[in-house]
Amino acid sequence: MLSKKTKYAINALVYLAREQSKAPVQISKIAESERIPRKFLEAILLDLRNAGMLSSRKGKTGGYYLLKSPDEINIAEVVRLFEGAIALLPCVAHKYYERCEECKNEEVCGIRDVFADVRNETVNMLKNATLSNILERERTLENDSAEKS
Amino acid sequence: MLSKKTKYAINALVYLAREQSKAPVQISKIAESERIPRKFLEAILLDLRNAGMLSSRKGKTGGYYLLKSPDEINIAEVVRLFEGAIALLPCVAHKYYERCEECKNEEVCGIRDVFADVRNETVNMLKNATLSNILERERTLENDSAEKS
DNA sequence: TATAATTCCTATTGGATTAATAGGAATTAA
DNA sequence: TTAATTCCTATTAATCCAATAGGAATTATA
Repeated sequence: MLSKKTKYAINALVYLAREQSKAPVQISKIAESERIPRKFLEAILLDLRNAGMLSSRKGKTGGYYLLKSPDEINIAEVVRLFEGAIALLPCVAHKYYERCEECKNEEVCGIRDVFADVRNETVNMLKNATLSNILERERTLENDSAEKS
Repeated sequence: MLSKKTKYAINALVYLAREQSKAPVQISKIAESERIPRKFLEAILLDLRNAGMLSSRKGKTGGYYLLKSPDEINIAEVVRLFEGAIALLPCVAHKYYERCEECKNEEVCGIRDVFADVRNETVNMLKNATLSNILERERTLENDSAEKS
């Protein structure tokens, strides 16, 4: 399961992508709209800023805005930032690789082989899930549900 | 990431599948071979037994053995038993479904749509990963590494 | 029947992580 | 100068993780 922090981060990013405004959006506006505890969101946005996805303006009329374009920010990056590895086992992670201490021979481990496949597939899907892609999905879902009624 | 408990459980199950012996295997033998803390493994095997994957014999010459056949036990079951949902968001879990409290409209959520795809693909792969399949993968990996040298 | 070896069961523990909250410093527009 | 904002550090309560402790119950066998 993703932590709330990660979920909140994704929601905040999608919100900013949806806004499309050049003007910075205030933390409290995002917090209210996305139902995220204000102070918690503050810390999350700071992390996203330090990671180069967002930028901010301080002081009165300050706030946050996307630094990269919505098709350059993907969910894989965001998950890695807050959760660490995407892989389910450390021995199949790329960026956060670590040997399993209890493992006898990594090269011929069938368990590792399974979770390597899972990792590759997941990373692929999450890399394709850019903010633009998510907005597109939303539009499709909205059309589908409109048709149905 | 999977917890150590889940990893240990999978290792113990694969070990028992590899053994193929009808006679029960003692906890301490599995613990030693798979490098799992003995007492911790005890609790894990109990859980696997209560879940119907293993059975045990008590007393002297007691131990654990597979109750189901190795192609009837898959990793999806094991992960669900120890981790709960396989899904990365509660709102796309099947067995452990829960609404995301902060979500405004689940039906048209693009984020949910992404993680539903990830869940489906992961569950598929983990269901296909039976103990038999894992042993088969091991054999393939061993052949590959033998050829190379 | 006594004994040794095993599983079964409950409780406890230290440490890490999660999800927040608190308070105030720094910055900036008006 | 003031009001509104972001920035930054510290703290907290609750939960979960990984493991350990101790002994009861069970069973083969000498």
